[in-house]
This record gives sequence, C-alpha cells and structure tokens, in this order.
Amino acid sequence: MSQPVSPINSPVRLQEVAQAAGVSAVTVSRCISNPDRVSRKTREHVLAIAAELGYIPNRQASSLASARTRVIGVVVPTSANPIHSMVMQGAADVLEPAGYQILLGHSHFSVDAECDLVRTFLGHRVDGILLTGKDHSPDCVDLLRRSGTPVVEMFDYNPEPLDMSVGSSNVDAGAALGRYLIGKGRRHLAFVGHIGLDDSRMADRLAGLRLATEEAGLDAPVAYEITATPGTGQGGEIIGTIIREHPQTDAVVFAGHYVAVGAIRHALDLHLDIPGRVAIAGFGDSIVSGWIRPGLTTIRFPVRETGMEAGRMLLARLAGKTPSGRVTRLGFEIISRESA
Amino acid sequence: MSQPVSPINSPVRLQEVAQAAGVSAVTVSRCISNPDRVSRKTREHVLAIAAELGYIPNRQASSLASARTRVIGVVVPTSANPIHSMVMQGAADVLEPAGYQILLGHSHFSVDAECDLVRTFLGHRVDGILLTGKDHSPDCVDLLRRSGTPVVEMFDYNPEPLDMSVGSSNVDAGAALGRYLIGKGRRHLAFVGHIGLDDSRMADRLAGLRLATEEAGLDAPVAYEITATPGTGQGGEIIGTIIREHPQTDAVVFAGHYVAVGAIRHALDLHLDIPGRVAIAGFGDSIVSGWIRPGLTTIRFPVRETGMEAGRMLLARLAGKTPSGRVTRLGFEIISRESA
DNA sequence: ACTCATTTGGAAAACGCTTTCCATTCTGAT
DNA sequence: ATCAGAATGGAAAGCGTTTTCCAAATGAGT
Repeated sequence: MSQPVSPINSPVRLQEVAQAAGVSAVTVSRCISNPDRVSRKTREHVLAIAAELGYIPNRQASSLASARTRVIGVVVPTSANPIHSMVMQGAADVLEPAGYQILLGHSHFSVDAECDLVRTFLGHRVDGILLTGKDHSPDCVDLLRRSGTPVVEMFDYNPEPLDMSVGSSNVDAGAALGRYLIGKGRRHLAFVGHIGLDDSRMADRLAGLRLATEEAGLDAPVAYEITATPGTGQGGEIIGTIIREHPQTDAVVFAGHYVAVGAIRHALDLHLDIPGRVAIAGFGDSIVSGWIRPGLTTIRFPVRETGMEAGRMLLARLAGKTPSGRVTRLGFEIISRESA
Repeated sequence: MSQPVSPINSPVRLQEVAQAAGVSAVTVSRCISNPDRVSRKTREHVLAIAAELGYIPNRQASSLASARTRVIGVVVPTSANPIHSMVMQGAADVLEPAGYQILLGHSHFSVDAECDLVRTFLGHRVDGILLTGKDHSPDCVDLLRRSGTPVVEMFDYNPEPLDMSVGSSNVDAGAALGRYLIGKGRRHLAFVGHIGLDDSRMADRLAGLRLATEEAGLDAPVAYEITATPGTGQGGEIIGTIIREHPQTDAVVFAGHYVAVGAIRHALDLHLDIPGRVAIAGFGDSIVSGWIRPGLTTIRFPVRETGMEAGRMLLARLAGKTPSGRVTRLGFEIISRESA
C-alpha cells in the first residue's frame, strides 16, 4: 500500500508513464512530441507502456510549456447559413488533417460580438484566427495587431487586410451580374438587400450593380431593403411591391439567393412572366436555385475553396513560410439559368 | 534599465498587472475569477489597471491550475450538411452565452475518426463532449467511460446512452411515415437509403417502415441503396429503376430529402404522375421540399432544438444538477405536402 | 479600550508538461 | 586500445495561473 493513491478519474500523467517504463519524464515527452531525439528501442517501449496505461497528454500543460496550442479560432456569423458552414468546412478540411483543432465562435453579424470572441480566442492563445468579412471593431483590430497572432479574413476580397485575406470581390460580382443583365437587354434594374445583417457585403453588391448601370448610361438601380431571416427564403413578396412602385423595372437582383427563389415563387403566383416581364437574379448558389423552375440565374462564389485557401494560408504562415501580409483573390461564376 | 525586458509580442501577465496595481498576483486573480473575495475598492482599481494594460488571462495556465477549461468538444459528421450545422448552431446558442467555447471536429461518418477526435478532446481536457449519433467504436466508449467526462449523444433517440442523450427515434419516424402512406392507400412501398454514410440511421428508418407494413399485413418494403453525396441531391434517377424493376410500387420513401426532391424532378422528366402513379416521401426537411412542385411530404426533425437541448443537458450536469444518465426523447412532425 | 469574529490580501505550493543545458554512453576511425 | 564526436537520456528551471493556508487589518459588541 505504498502506491500513491490517485484521485478518482484522474488521468494518467507523464510521470507515471515514465515510472512504469523505467525512464525519466523527459524521455517520455520526447517519445511523443520529438520522436527523433530518442532511440527506436526506447521509443517503442515507452509508447507501448503509454498506450497500455491509456495515457493522454494534457494539452493545457503542454501548450503552457511550449507556447503553441495547435488550435485555430474561427469566427463565423452563424452556422445556420450553409454558406458560412461551408466556409468552415473548407477550413476544417485543411486544418484538421494538419493536426489543428477548430475553436468555433458565432458573431451573429455583430462586430462587437466578434471582438469578444477574438478576445476569448487570444485568451486561449490560439495559434491563428480565421475571421469572416472585412469589417471589424477598432478594438478588435487593435487586439489582433498587438497580439501578433496570424489572421486570415475570409469571404470578401480585401486588398488591405489586417494580416492576410482570401475571398471574392462583391463589387466585381455585382458589376458582372449587372453587365450580364444589361447585355440581355435589361434597362431598369432593381436591387433588394437585407438590412441589419451583412451590411457591407450588401452595399458592395449594390455598388457593383451601380457601376454597371453607369457604364451603360442607365439610371442607377432602384434599391430596396428587407429584413429577411437569412436562409428562410422569406421576403420574396417584395417582387410585387417593386413592380407596382416601379412598373418599368425589368430586372430584379436579390442579394440572397434564397430570397430570390422565394421571389420566383411569388412571381408565379402573381402571374408575372419570368424572365419575360422581369428577370430575376441572385447572389449565392445552392441546389435550390437549380431545382426551381424557372431556374435562378445567380452568382456562385467558391465558398468551400475560400475556407480551404484560408486554412492553407494560415498553415503556411505557421510553418514560417509566408512573408507577412498576403492577399488571395478568388473569382466567382455566373450561373446562367432561365430566370435571367 | 533594471526593468525586465519582455520578448516581443509577449502578452502582459498577471504578475505585471499586480505590480502595476501595487497588489499581489493572487489579488488580481481573484478580482477576475472570484470578485467577491476582494473589496470593491481594490477590485475596481485592479480591473482598471488590467484593462489599461490590455491584460488577457492565459486560459491554458488557468485551466491547468483549475482543472476546468470552459470548452466543450463537439463532433459532427460534417458541416457541409445543413442538418448537422444546425444541430451545432443549436448547441452553440446555449453554450456560448453560458461562457463555453466550442471545439469542433468532423468525423466524416467514421467511428474511428470520431474516436480520434474524442481522444484529442480529452487531451484538451474539455469540460464536456457532444457526439452525433449512437454508434461509437469500443475504444471510444472505453475512453469516455474512464475519463468521466459528461457526454451527450445527439440526434438519435438512444435509451441506453453512454451518459446522456437527446434525439428523435428514426424507427418511430419510419413507422409513422409508413402508416401515413398506408393510410393514404399505398400498398407497395420501396425504400432508398444511402450506403456507407449514416448506416444505422438508414437501417432504423427502414426498420420503422417495415414495422408499418407488417402491422398492415403488407409485403416488406423493397429496399434500394445508392451512394449519394449528401446534400447534392444526386441519386434521384433511381426512381426510374424502381418503377421498372418493381412496377407495382406505389410509394417510394427516400432516406434523405435532397435525394427525394431530386427524384421528384426525375419523375417529372419521366412523366410519372406524382403522387398519382407513385407517392414520394423523405426524411428531413428544408425549404427545398416546400418549394418544389409537387411539394415533398417529409418528416421534420427538430434539429436546432436537439442541439439546444443537448447544450442544456450538458450545462445542467456541469452545474452539478443532474443525476447521472438522462435521456430526452424528442418527436418529429410529418409535413404533408402534395407528393404523398 | 479590549475581545472576538470577519474581511481582506499574501506566500507558497501545485497543475503537467517542454526546454535548455549537461553528463553519459555509443560509434567507428585511427 | 584510444579518442573525437555523435547519439542518447536526465536534472532543473520554467510556463502563467489557481488554491490552499495564514497573517494582518478591520469592525462589532461589550
């Protein structure tokens, strides 16, 4: 009974493995995190003992000692929107196989909530941070700057990132969609954005559209704002209002594709000929857009690829490969279907 | 120059705050995590200094010392499927406001990958674990058992959980859908499941369906398996094969609703009258099911609520409130649309 | 003014690892 | 056999907190 009594559920520690293997704690540590520093024979013996004892290294302790956590903090607005969970998945596709874990936080489109999450992540001493969007609170920027933690801003093309960025330009996408519509003979565009969520992205898309109308010498697009819960497809009713208030409108661009699909449904109910009377287009893509009739013409962003590239950039930086400050610009694709 | 030189980017530490505030480190620690143990005056002074210095407590160190991390490990098969990211979001809805962070891992429907993730999470000494599904590798079960970490298994009704569980019964759902179809006069059912992913859930749904046919004295449903990438809606073509190989079939149940929607599209192309010639139904629901014509009759599970309840159960346990081992059974809803 | 109980703040010992030296023990070339 | 140099294992000093346990200071009751 001279065996030290361990508290219930107490996990086995490095020291105990060392004792059981007849080596010092240092050696056990090395077998696990620096295998080359130890002879094959010792290593195999120690690892066998460790496995037998069910040893699981305490990463709090190891992080504290080594100042690396192998954890990446990721902020997304919400996981309820497949777009964002897809970006997340993309990042995970790259990060998890590389041995990094993801600490996830939801900002609900609030820069203050984002800032709080960043603070929490820094408290966890994450090795890197992935942010969604290019708007951040001054406090947040300050926090990140002085921490020196590698950061990738995802989703929007951002030529002047905090640190690194990867994404597509919403202005360009808006302009491209505008030119496409104008090329199809449309002359009176309308734009429907959400309000309160994702504001700068909406603004960029509208700005792009406006660019296209200017180029063509047309009136600026009529802009509407709705308060749609994203992903629900509510808000499509506005198509009726637009046609009533601006009867000359011959193309409506929706900032979200769910709403756009909702609008197509409503247009059918209103016996509006799509695209004869009015064309409909949207941003973002999912199988819904392809399945509805008429199919929705829309801009597809490479969302999963965005996440993957963000992960890759972070890994490169963590491996010490990248010169500070790198921007990756991704494109987009116009998916041309029947609605426009 | 007797000031200790701190390395670049070195975050300020407890000790430095203490020095600046003219108190001991202990006092600073208490101001932050145990404010009542310190007088109001001291506390306010210390917190002001801490804020001024931009002090962010190191959670690795604090977790190591306190044996609590305020981190919950969550395993989902994939974030590419909105169903699972919705469960995640539900859990986050409850956990984040309570001051817990989510460490996320993707199992890709592999119990071995799940086991590895659990091991990693235990290494991080998470305060609790959320798992998807009721199937786990023996190693995983063993690991969790001996660690004593609170665990909630989500998604499936699981009367004999590892620890706690919350979800709906897929057998019941299958049976309910079967009875519904039989009640509508259908006599020859077919079932289409995916293979390789989510196997036990598929099996449960089929089992439920079979239960319904048995009750009614009908032939067991003809079962098909496809290898569909979830969420893409591929695989709907099989409706043609089924009708050819089993012409008497008058109802097809799809294990996934995306595939079911795909089948509706294909049926239209094949000029199969839905639901006249054959009824179509599915499991799971999203806006797609409601927007296609004919609308898809389907089973809706309370996914977000599942995640939220899982979060609540975990919090209750962590607050020491729950007697070990609790099961929450959630229901489901038959959404009756035109397709069946 | 004098106890006694109660706050309030501090010293020191964990928490479980990694890391930086150092001291051995092997190699194989002379 | 001898010796440099590499390979191998260990001792000790952190990493930045929290958590006892104590001492000093404060306040209430006589």
